[in-house]
Amino acid sequence: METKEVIYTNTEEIRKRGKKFENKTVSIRGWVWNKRSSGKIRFLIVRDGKGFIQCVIDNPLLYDIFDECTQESTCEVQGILKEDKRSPIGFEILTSNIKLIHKTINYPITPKEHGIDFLLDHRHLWIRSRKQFAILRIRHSVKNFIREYLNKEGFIEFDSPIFTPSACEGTTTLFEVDYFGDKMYLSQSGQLYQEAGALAFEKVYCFGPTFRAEKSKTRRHLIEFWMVEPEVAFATLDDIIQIAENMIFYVIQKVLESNSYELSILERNLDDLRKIVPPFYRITYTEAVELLKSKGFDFNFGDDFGATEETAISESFDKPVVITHYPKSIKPFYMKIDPENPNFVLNMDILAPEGYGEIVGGSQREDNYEILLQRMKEENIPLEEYNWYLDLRKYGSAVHSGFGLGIERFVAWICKLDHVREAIPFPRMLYRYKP
RNA sequence: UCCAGCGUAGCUCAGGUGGUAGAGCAGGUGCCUGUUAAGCACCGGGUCGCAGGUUCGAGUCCUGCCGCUGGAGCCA
Repeated sequence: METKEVIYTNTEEIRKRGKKFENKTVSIRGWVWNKRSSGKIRFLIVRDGKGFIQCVIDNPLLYDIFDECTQESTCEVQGILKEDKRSPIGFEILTSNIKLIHKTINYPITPKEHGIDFLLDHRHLWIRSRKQFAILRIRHSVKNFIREYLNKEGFIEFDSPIFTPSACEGTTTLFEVDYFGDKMYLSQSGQLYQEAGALAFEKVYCFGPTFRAEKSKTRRHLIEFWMVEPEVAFATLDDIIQIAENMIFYVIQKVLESNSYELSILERNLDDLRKIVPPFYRITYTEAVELLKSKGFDFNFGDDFGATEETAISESFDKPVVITHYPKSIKPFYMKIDPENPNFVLNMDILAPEGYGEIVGGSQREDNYEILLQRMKEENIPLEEYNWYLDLRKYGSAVHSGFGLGIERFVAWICKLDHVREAIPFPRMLYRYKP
């Protein structure tokens, strides 16, 4: 139908390099996001998976097809790309032709307010909306830049298994799976296997889903969530803190660079993100307890921090804060005892600012066979399941450290979301797992 | 699991002290040449979560159940 040259493109290309298509005929394929009209001039807002663009229709020959283009109908639009200051992306399409590919009737999610119950039931469609589009594209970037950073630093991706014969951390509950008649569990951490990897490849990480069968029901918890877990041979607690700080810094810089469109959709305050420059604040558990007491908290030395305490601590800082040297009694067996005070361990938690809580947990690992064996006995760990783990201290043991970073909490913080459920395509929560 | 709140049109909600239901949006029909969740007029749309109870009469009061949301504990 069109005889002149048509440039087949998409809104990401137009947003980034639209100048070179200006006043030329372009074609995009996508779905009707919304439409408006004002008499003889009509507006079709099309999303193509890469972004959103407004298509202007002033040709009466196109009115009928415009009327057919209901919300979320699939369509192809051709027209001349025009620069326009009124457009959020700087360009719009002066439409010359519309092809309706599939007509949608009664799309459930209207461009008005909806409750969270309704939206979660329609998650498969909700992901098409602007805010979810922005969040999930940033999630992709975050995962991509984490890998990019670690790979550049000489790590290899070394996958931990999802099926595990026993718990990595004794305290939390596990999902039990029937494994051809044997009992197996879904992994709640890949760390122990990463320790084996670190002594084989020096710098390794795993990146995958983890599962916690805890009846948590808060804005910070998912039953299935993603975690990146780097583990490094010859690294001390200090070394691993620096790796975590630099990784977080790198990812935020890269997201600021490459996701400004998505951050603007989310109306994220960029200055708050630009402030996140290493080194972060660093305090010990003991200092954190003093801070809480100075804020009027009635806190028992030796207890773990709860959600309110974490929030109170992180609100005292405008950058993430690293809390180190927790009491041995509230931390798992594999953490190395502080040689300067055996009541504490060489661990660290990183709390994000703006009340987002713990996004990183890590430690230097116990590398001495006798001490590790002793601690496992104290905590009634079934030794026969962990012979392979103890072997790591028998054959070529080395100082080593690692940490885990929760992807959804990190994404929720970067996007300033009020719940982690929007930071993953299909959240798995207590009593809610459809679609 | 515990504590708190909510359940009324496709969606978001309003319905003082009990008297057989209402708005906005969405859908439909018109009007408007620069709209940004556009606007204006008109039209259709209901097992008031479910089951009992009190009452002449229950969306409203009582009891039980179901569902959802937020928070706590645990954690990333």
